[in-house]
Amino acid sequence: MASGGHERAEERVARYGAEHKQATKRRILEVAGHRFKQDGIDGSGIATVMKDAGLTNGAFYHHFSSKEDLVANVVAEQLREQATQFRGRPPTRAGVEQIVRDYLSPQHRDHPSDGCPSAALLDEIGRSTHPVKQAYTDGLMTIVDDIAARLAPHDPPSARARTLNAIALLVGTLQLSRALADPQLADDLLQQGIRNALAALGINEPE
Amino acid sequence: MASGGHERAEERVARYGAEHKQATKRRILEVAGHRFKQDGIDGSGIATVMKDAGLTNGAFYHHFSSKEDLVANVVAEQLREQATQFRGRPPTRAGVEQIVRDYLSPQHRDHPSDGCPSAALLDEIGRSTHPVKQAYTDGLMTIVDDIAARLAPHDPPSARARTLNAIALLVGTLQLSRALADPQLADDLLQQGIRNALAALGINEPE
DNA sequence: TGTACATCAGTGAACGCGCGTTCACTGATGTAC
DNA sequence: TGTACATCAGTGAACGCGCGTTCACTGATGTAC
Repeated sequence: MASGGHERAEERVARYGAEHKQATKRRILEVAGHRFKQDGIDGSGIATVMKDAGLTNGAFYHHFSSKEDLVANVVAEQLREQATQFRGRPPTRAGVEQIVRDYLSPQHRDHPSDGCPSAALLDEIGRSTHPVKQAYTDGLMTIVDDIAARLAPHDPPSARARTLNAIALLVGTLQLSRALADPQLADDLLQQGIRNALAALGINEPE
Repeated sequence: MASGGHERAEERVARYGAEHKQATKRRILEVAGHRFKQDGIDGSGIATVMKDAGLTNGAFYHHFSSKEDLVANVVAEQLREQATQFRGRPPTRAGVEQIVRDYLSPQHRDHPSDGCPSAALLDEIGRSTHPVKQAYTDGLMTIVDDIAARLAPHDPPSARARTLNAIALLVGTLQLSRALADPQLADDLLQQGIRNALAALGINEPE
């Protein structure tokens, strides 16, 4: 009994809760995503994020090696969630059109913490270190490939450049709408943005 | 002699240097603009900005009532400078086309501190207080009106919406290009962005 | 099954540091006469 | 023109505070036997 069989090092898996730690890490990533999108990355402290997660600051370093490590993981996770969300739409041009309309809605503009990570964080990501940019690039390209495949099922590569530029338009338009002090102007910009984005994607043309 | 004539309060103008204080304030606005665009607003401290200006932190509050006051003034000043710069271009469609090409150049992407304030600060401005958004809105609309007047000299209003959306596209594309870790992808995005922006502005069509 | 031990997620205080802001003070300048 | 005074841009130390990070410790859990 004492000298039982399975002693291989590989089999010694996580003690103390098994899946518990993973769940905590996911929770931290989730609340940090909301916090970053609301107050910015520089504007969000570790202690605040941990409090949001129902923990104290000290536990943070059992899950991430530094704030930068957290940021890279949050960016990756946020884009994964966005990809999942987009995959829930019908895989048609009409599905893409609905994505555009939701993206440029006043609802989305007025609730950044539940919204697109690119719109909320893009210029902070541009000032970040390589690992953060790499996480962003990888996550974004997954989404771009997904959307391109819907737009041109038989020739996705040609649709990638179009899609990336449409994303730039969506992101820029939403950010601009958030920064304008005049509500009428901000609303008009979203409306016109929808038309432009659909045109840029080649929607409304015959398939 | 003692009871000399000009005692009206209005005539008591600045003592101690006259134009000196204005020049210092302009210098602070200038270095703060560079600093903000390089490190972000949240990422830039008062003491650092003042040191850049060749002063110590204490003098700051002789020029601005708070950091927020500085931010609003910097945003306004940055957009004024950008408007002046655009006015230096030929007032033709070709002039607008050159603005687009310079805007989406690798040079501009790689030197944010000398570049467009919108691209560097837009999502921080979106999180700012009303006075900052107001300064941004006022400054941006001046530029939009200028450009619209070039594009459609006989019907500027119709060109305003088009121009605002083109700006959203330019800003989003530059930010995205700054955030991508893959240089090839970042360059391609700029190239394609130029074509899209010109099309959005109705350039390359017969006038 | 019961007991002894090792593990480790989480606690909460503390580290040095930079933040935005305040303040007593300096000293060059402009003004009064 | 010369002297006394008021002004005020700028200095630099200090305020309380939150930052990212470290660390000694706790105590619930899993494992060994």
